[in-house]
Amino acid sequence: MEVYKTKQRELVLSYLKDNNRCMSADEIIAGLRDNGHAVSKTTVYRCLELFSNAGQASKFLNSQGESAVYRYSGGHDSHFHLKCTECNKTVCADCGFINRMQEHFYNHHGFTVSKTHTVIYGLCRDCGRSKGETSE
Amino acid sequence: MEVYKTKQRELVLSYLKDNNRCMSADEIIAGLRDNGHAVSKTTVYRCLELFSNAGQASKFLNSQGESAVYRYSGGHDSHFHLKCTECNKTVCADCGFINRMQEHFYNHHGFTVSKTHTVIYGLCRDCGRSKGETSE
DNA sequence: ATAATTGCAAACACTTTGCACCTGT
DNA sequence: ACAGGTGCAAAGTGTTTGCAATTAT
Repeated sequence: MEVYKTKQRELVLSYLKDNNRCMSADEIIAGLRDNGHAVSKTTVYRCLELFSNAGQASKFLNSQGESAVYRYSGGHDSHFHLKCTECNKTVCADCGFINRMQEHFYNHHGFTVSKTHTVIYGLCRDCGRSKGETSE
Repeated sequence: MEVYKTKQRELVLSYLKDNNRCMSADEIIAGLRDNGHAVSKTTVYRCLELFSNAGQASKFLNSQGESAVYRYSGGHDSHFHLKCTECNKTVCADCGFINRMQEHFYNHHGFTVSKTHTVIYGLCRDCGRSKGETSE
């Protein structure tokens, strides 16, 4: 099976590249439509699956079981996502602690942490002030 | 609104308590049915929502977007879940590194990590040997 | 030419909701 | 008695699949 280069695939990939943030399939479809490029739902899902397998995009799921979101990664991503379960904001953590985490989990648990698939849930600075972790 | 104590709620909660692991709604329904206690799908979902909000159970989602899984937490849980994206096995990490993580994210990012909601994705020992993190 | 891709509509799996009936207090 | 809970069937999500038409090589 060969991978053809098609108009749709280029559209989806460059849309992901141009909007370097997490987007749901629907957002991508709507965004492309707004730019005058109608790409079918089916095709967008198939592209995202393709890119995800090829390492060009990462797929994330979030805590409430909403739709999956995708983000351009170009094959190399180097930060974690911190997602607030209260206000749903997502923060990127770019600091070196991630490498310490990877080292720890690899050395003590034989586990290779995926930087792009892991999302740390909790409360952000603002929401953390008002709530404890009581009902977490 | 008052929360009534019903037979169904007790059944679901004690089933969660007795099987202290992650279970999907379907597993719970089937398990109860096998024990001779038919509780409707609707009710099980409503119970899980209720317990989750009350801090008696935690809801987890997994990397492939499959169904949500629930686990008894009794209001206090103290470990992370490491999930292998290759073989789908889930490992619990009970070690103290988690507290170091919490400290780090709190001190450097103002972020209060939820132990019960966070799942770390990656490759387990066995799967990590054969694959790199290439397509992650 | 022909293998792969597209897009529609229909199927899917999981979860939620409307509503009449039942149960706990 | 009556607020609240249950369960069925039906509706809703987000995502995937069968298939005929289309496109890339």
